[in-house]
Amino acid sequence: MGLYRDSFRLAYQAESPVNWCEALGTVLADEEVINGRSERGDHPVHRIPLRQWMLRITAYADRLVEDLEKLEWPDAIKEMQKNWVGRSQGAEVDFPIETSGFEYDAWTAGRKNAGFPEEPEHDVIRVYTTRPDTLFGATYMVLAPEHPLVEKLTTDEQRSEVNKYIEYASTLSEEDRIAGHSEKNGVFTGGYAVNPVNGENIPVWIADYVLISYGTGAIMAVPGHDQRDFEFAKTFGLPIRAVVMPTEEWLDRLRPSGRNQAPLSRDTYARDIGLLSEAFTENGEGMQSANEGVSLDGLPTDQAKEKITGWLVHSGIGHPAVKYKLRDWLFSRQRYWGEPIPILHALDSEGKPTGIIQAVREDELPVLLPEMDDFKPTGNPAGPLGKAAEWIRIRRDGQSFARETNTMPQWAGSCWYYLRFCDPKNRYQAFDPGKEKYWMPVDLYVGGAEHAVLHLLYSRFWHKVLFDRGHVSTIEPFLKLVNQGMILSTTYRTSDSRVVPYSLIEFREGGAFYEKTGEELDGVTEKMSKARGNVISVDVPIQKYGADTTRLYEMFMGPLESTKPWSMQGVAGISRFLNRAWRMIVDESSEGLELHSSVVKEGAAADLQQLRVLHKTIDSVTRDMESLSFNTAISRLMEFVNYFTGQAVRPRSCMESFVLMLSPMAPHICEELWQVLGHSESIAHASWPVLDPRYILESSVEIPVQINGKVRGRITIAADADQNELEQAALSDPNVKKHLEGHSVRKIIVIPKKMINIVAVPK
RNA sequence: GCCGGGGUGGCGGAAUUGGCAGACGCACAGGACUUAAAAUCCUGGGAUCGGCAACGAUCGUGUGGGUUCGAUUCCCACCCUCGGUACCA
Repeated sequence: MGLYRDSFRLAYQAESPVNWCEALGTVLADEEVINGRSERGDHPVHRIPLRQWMLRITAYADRLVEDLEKLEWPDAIKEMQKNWVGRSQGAEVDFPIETSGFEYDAWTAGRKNAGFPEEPEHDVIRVYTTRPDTLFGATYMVLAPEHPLVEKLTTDEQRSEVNKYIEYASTLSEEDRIAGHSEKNGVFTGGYAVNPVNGENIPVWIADYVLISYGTGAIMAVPGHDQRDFEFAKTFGLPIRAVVMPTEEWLDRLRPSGRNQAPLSRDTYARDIGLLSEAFTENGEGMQSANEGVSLDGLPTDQAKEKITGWLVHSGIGHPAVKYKLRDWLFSRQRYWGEPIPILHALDSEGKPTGIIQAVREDELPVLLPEMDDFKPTGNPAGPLGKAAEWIRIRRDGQSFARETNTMPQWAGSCWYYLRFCDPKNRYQAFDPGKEKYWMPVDLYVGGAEHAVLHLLYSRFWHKVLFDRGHVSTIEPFLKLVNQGMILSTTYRTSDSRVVPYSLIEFREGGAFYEKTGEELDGVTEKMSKARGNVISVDVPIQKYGADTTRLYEMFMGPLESTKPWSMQGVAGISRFLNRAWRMIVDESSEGLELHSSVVKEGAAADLQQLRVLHKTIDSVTRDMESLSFNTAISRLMEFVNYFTGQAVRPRSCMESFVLMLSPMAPHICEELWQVLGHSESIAHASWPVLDPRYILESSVEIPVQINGKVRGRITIAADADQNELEQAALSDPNVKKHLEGHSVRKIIVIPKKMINIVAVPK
C-alpha cells in the first residue's frame, strides 16, 4: 500500500478568498491507516480506509525556510522551523531484487539505455540516502515493516517470523519506540537485493528503525558509517565495511572496545572497524570504493558525493533528490466543531457519489454548521455531520450533491485571524484588499514560544498561498516576533508529595504553610499549570494593589523574553513608586485633586539641571520602549521620581512629560494625573515627549584613569578636551602620581569621554 | 544525542555591545517623625584585609585556559540549567 494511493491537485480554479480549501491547493488522499493511533494515542485506529483532506504544505517547504531570512524573529524559533521542515539533500538509488533469473550485467545495461525511471519497477527497491558516497559500504538493506515489497521479498521459511514482527511493530506506541532506541531489533526477510554499484547480493531485513513515512521507507544500510546501521549490524552479526577513511584525530579519540587497546591506525582501520564502539559518520576520504566505471578512493566526502551522483545519473541507477521531514498537513477532522470543508460531492440519480467534486460557490459562503442535538463523535469516517441528513443534501442546477461532512481543525481560524482583524465586520469578504494593504504585515507579534512551529508555520504557509493568488500584499505575515517569557510559579508540596493549590497556601515568615493543617511545605519551581493548581489568578494582586501596579510589576520583573519566577515580593516597591509619583504631582492634604504646591505652572521655570534630568529620561525611556525593555524604562522613571521628589520647584512641563512616558504602562493613574495637570482630553491622544538633544550633552565629563587596567583615579575635564589635555590631566592626578612612582610610562590609551589607561612598567 | 537560550550580590535584575561591574527595585540594618504602630522620609551596604574615619589595598560576573592596554562582553575546552527535538537514512 502507498500512503498516497491517489493524490491530485483540484482541477478547477475559484477566486474566492474565503474558499480556503480550494485556494490552498488541497489534495485528496487515500490514507489507509494501518499503523496509526488515535489522536489521543490510547487505542489503535480501526483499520478502515479514510478519505481525508490534506493541505500540500510540502510544496512550500523551501520557501518556508528561505523566507525566514527576511524576518526579525528569535534565532531559536527560526532554527526550530528549519528543523521542522528538515530539508536534506541526497540521492535516490535503485537496488534490484535478487531473483532466480536475475543478471546484474543485463540489468545495468538496460538501465544505462533507458535511464532512471520516475517510478521504480515492481522488482526494485528504491532508497534515499544523504551519503551516496558510501554506496560501496552498503552491506544489507532495511525496509520499514509496512513497506509494500516486504510481502514479495519474504521467503516461505521466514514468513511466520516476518508476520510476527509486523504485528509487533504495529502495536508499538510512539513511546515504546523511543524507549527502545538503543536496542535495535528487526527480522531477516530471507530475500536479497543487489548493490547496484558492485553487483553484490545483500540481505534485506525489516526493522522499526526505518520509518515508512520518511524518504522511500527503505534504506541501504552502511554500518561502517551510520551509527544506527552500525548498532544493527553488530546486534545481528552483519558485515561492516569501511569505505570512508576517518581523520587521524577521530581514530585517536575512538579506541577499540576492550581493555588496553591501542588506537586503530589508518592501516588497520578497515580490518578492525568492527571492534570500534561507534561508526565514523563525519566527512573523510573515500576508500575501497571503486568499480569499472567510477572510483571514489582518496576523494574528500564532498567531492565523492558529487562524483558518485554523476555516475548514478549516467548509469540510470540513481538521481539527486531532496527530502523533507515536513509532511503534508492532514486537514480533516471527524468532529462537529470546526469550519465545514466547503466541498460538494456530486451524486448520481440513485444518490451515490460519482467521485466528482466541486467547491461551494462564493455566494453560498460561508457554510455554517447545522444545528444538531447530538454532535458527539461517531467513530464513523463521515463524522457527526454525517447525521445531519437535511443539511447534507443540496441541489444546484438540477444536480444533486452531498456536502463534505469533515470539518477543519482549530488551526484553520488561527491561520488567518490577523487578516480578519484588519476588517472584522466585513459581511461580504474575508477582508477588504485596501484595508489589508494598509495594515499588513503585522509589525510585531508577541506570543508564546509554544507556537514556534505549528501555528507560526501554518499561518506562514496560508499567507504565502494567499500571496501567490493575489489576495494579500506581503509574502510574510509577521515581520517581528517576540516570545514573551513564561511566569513560573512555585509548586508547593506536602511531605508526602501532594500538590497543594496555591489558593490554600498561607505565607508566613520562614516559609509556606498548608492553610488547613499548618504543615510546612516544600517548593519546586515549575511553570504555571491549571492541572497542578498553581495558577495564580491575577485578580489577587489586582484587588490588593490595583491594575496599574500589577501590570507595572509584571513589566518590571525582568526582560520580556525571559522566564521569571512569580513572587509577590517587590510588588510593594512598585506600589510605593506609583504612590510617590502621585504625591510628586498631587497635593494629598487637599480635599479635591489639586496640584502639589511645588508644581509650578510655568514651563519656563525649569532650571538647567532639571531639564537635563528630564531629557536624559526621555532619551532612555524612548529607546527602552522601542526595544521593549520595559523593566529598564521603569527604572529610569523611578530615578526621575527620586530626583524630582527632592525638588522644591517641579515645573509642570517636566511633570507632564513624565506622566506621558508612564501612561502606556500605568494608564489609569496617568489619566487622572493628566487631568490634575489641567487637561480635559484623554492622555491617550497626547503625543510622546520630544527629546531636545542639547540638554543631554555634558560640557564636562568625569573620566576614570586606569594604570595597567586598574582604576587609580578620576578626572573631571571638559568634554571636548583633546588627547594631550587628557593625558596631562591624568598624569597630574595625585593618586595616579602616587602609583606611577618608580614606574615608567610606556603608553597611554585615551578613549575620549570614556577612559584613560596608562601602561606602566617598573623601572 | 542533536539544535537553541541562559549562568552577575541574600533575591529580581542593570551594564549604551570591548572601556568605572552591581543602575533600579526587593529584602535587610541604622536613624528621623510618632505615646506606640502603620505610612512616610534620610542613611548604609559584593567579599576579604588595614584604618576611629573619609579612605586605601586585594579578590570578584559558572569552571579552566587564551586574545587584548583593558573581557560580564570576543575565542577554545568543560560544568550546570532551561526550552525544543528525537531512529528523518
